[in-house]
Amino acid sequence: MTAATSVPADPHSPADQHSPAANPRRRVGRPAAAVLDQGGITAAALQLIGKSGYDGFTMAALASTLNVAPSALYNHVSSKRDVLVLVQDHLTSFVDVAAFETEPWEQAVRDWAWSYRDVFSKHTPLIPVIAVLPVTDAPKTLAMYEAVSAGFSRAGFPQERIIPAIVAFESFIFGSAYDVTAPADIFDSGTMAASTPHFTSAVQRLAEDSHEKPADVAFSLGLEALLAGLGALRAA
Amino acid sequence: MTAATSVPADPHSPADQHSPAANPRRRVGRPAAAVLDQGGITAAALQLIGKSGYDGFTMAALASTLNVAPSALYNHVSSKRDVLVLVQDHLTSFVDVAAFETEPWEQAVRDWAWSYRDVFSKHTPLIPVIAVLPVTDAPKTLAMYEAVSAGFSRAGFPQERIIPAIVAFESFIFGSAYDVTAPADIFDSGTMAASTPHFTSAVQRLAEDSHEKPADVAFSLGLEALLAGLGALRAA
DNA sequence: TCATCTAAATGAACGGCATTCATTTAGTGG
DNA sequence: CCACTAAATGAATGCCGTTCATTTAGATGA
Repeated sequence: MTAATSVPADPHSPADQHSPAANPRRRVGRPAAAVLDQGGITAAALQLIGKSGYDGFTMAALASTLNVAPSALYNHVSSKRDVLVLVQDHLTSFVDVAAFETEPWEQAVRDWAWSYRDVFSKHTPLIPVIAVLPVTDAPKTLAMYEAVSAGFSRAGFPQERIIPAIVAFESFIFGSAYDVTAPADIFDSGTMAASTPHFTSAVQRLAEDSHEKPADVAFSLGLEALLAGLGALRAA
Repeated sequence: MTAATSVPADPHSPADQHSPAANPRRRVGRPAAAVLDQGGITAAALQLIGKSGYDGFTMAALASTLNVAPSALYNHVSSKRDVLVLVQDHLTSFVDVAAFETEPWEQAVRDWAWSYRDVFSKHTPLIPVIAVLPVTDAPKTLAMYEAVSAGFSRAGFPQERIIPAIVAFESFIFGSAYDVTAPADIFDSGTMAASTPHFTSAVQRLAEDSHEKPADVAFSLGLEALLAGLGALRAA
């Protein structure tokens, strides 16, 4: 009995973690067998979220996935929010920043923004966490910022505008991630249609003319506007 | 029974009433005399949130504010989420759309966007609710969309671009509302500073050069870019 | 070898939460 | 005056995250 095989192992997970540890007693003895660790918890959490969504994501369910008692998790993580932070940081490594090395600024930002939105539109409950999380707590997220900052710097942005510009893009991306999850009929004005003629006709016109997904149309529109407007800040 | 769908009966209320004041209260069981209604619940909820924040906002606390048992609320509201929807819709009436009647498009959007962000930056837990809420369920929100759509239409926007453009602005506004609540040291890279030179220097440069609040700098930058880019969609 | 140290796992709590339901209450309309 | 019904009650339900005293079992050092 006793787990043994139950640990996800997670073969391709580099143990790049620096054990933060919630407990005092830092004197290192390195005794026990390690049935659980942050990497395994993160992987299991991600899998559980994928299967059951954020409603089904409870500490009890997560523990059960790992064949462990719920309280055991608290030896490796100090709260549920901690787990969400781990998941968030892991997901951020799926955001594509590669183009900053190979493409001109505009195309690089475009690639980055679309992939960023796509990743987190499936994880909107994390957005309130990310938006307020100190970068120190999320190394992979910090790495993303470094790659993006470097790209902006190389593209000729004045230093003091780099962070505000990135934040502006990010704000737009987070808001747009929510938009992806909105129901198709969100703008159906129903019985109030008569009293909202301008809005109702605009909604109808969009539905008639457009074949793409409304969230993609809006995202593309806003992103291109930001690219043009913020791109103009670059030094000549 | 069980009215799974929406709010119950509401026999003789003109729907748009905002009864502000609390009601006469008695101590013991008081059934039929209309102690509670949606307007009163909304007002009490708003006040409670102002005093205790969203953490302290529980159905029990709300009921206690109204001198009523928690279960009594469910005669007027079908879930906590329903209360949040009522609050959200009420807050939306504080968003300023007046400028669409008096100012040129660009200035009107500016006023609208800043006030929209300011209102909801104090209520970020509502953002996941709004972003996904059918407009039918929120009459005042619908009214806001009508005013904004009319302004865009009058300004010469092609019909099929009006909704995407508004959604793009809104996405940016919601994301920026979160940004307002971020801690001041969110970008402090701490011990990792050495490995993130571009990012770290950009953060430092911003802190040195800017006297304004970082969230306002980013919002202004992004908003002006959107105004320029999307404004160009207008017919000549 | 064995006593000891300690990280990690356990299971039984705990308090808080939204929500349900049978019951009671008191106005209203017939 | 009575029957009906909207509205309030409070006890109960089930789920949740989290805590804690206790146990388990590798590793360490004698």
